[in-house]
Amino acid sequence: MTRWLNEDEQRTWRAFLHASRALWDTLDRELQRDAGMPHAYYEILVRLSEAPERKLRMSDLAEATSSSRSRLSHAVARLEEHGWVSREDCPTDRRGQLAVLTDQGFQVLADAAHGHVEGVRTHLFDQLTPEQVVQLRQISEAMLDHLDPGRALY
Amino acid sequence: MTRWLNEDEQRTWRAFLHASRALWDTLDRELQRDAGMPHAYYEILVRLSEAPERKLRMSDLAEATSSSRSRLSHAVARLEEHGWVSREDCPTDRRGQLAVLTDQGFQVLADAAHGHVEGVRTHLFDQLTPEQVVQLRQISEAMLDHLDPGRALY
DNA sequence: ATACGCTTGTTGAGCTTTCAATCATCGGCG
DNA sequence: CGCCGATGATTGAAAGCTCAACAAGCGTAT
Repeated sequence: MTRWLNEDEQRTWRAFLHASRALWDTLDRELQRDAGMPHAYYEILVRLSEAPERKLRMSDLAEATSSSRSRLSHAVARLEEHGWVSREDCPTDRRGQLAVLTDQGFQVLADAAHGHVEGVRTHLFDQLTPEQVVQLRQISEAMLDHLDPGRALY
Repeated sequence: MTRWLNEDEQRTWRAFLHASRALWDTLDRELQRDAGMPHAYYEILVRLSEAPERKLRMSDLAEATSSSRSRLSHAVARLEEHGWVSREDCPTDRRGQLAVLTDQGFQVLADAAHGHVEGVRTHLFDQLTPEQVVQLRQISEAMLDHLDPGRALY
């Protein structure tokens, strides 16, 4: 027996659908316009830039960006064509590959970051009260606890 | 001068990113597995099923599903191949096209709906307190007011 | 050692989305 | 009427994603 959504839940669900899609699309389009890359690629560069020596194993990078391995492989291949990332063999595991952020990649990221952060602020944080920001985090964490319980927190 | 995110905002933003992507991916995969279509297509069928005579102008359908016209054209073409939707000329505007939900499309939707609603409940509503559900709606509406001010509410 | 199952990462095909270009029609205005 | 900018919808190509299949290396047990 299906537990259908009542009127209120329906509206909440649709509001969430539209809002998160609108936010996503907006940021993605801004990033594409200003930095020439989709948000998924931007995230890869961000994670690499934070890693020691700016390099990460492919599988760790996949997890950090909540991406499938296949998606990441394709993405890194393309980032490599741009000269923003390069690959190295992993010294401790001959199966492994390390993705390394190049200097050029770092520069592209640095240039893109300003505009993107401004976008996140303008389109999200500036629209919410401080209480709502806290609430959003708690809600997101509740969802994550259920959907992806064992994840690294940061 | 860029207004960077502080530690707390950073964590909130990343939690939101991961959570909404995880939710999205999960529902999308479930729908693909159980109904053989991505969520975007499911949404098209839903909107058509709610419209008078189960038909809508392409442009209205695009707006309702927050889709570009191009995307919708491609999507409807594919839904038409499946026999779930058909097209009619618009009687009042010779440029217009109506997308119409077929009986078969309605049946496919009806079959898919049970599982999908259950998914939305399991992965979202069941994880939140009643207060959080209210909060999520208010947050989503605040985002929408900013990103898509003139939209239809339902 | 060898055999086994498991993990890592890549690949190619097929599908969806995006973007820009295109075509037809509408509606107003001279 | 005839022109013209705006609107409705489609198209094709390029880009990204998913899925299943694969190859190679790991670790353990025998």
